[in-house]
Amino acid sequence: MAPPEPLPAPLPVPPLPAAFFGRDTATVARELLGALLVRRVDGGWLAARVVETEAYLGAEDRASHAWGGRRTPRNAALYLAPGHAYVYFIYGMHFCLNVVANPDGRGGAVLFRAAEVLAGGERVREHRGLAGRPVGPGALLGGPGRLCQGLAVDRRFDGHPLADGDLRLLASGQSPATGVDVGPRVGIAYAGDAATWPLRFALRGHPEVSRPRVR
DNA sequence: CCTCAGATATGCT
DNA sequence: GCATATCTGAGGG
Repeated sequence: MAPPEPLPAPLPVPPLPAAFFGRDTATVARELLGALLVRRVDGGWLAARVVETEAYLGAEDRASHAWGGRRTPRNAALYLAPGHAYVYFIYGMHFCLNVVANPDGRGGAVLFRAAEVLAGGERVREHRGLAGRPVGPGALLGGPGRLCQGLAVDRRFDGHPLADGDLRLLASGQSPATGVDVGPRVGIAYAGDAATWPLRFALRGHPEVSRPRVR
């Protein structure tokens, strides 16, 4: 595989400060729209802009892996300090990436559901098994499993701080997102009342947003 | 747009 | 032991 086209070094924007993540989970999820996820592979950096997130509130949220205060080997990272990654394996074949975000250790986290590639596109297509093929809107990093596969995120990042290392979350360097679509979360129909909570956030009308469409 | 099979780590009984 | 999961790709209309 060819090395990705490198980003300039040092990275052009700063990491998000730890205090950013120590706030209300839904607020963090909304404000993460536009942030940059960067991944170092073979000495170069892949970069993608976050366009869709979901908030999982923790103990009081039946859809959260921390519902009822659950602590298991799988979800241990949810109780690390805000700003750490929580990565888990799901449906027998996909990974999902979250960042711990809450003010009080209740296990709240934000799921990254979709992103838009900014750098290293060909390498990302290789990770997705789509090298040299045309990729339609939303088919590259549109979906939590696709996002992890494209950025080569797996269990090794579970419990990893996103302020440094080979997977980082950086400030957008742009003004906060204005047009935001809000809707119920995906894939949690079992969660009773919580299934209707408006905790899914996406940049309005963005083509990379995952299915089903928000709104 | 919609439905369904696929593959397996995980957590609960 | 067994049901289920913060999903995806393919196939049908």
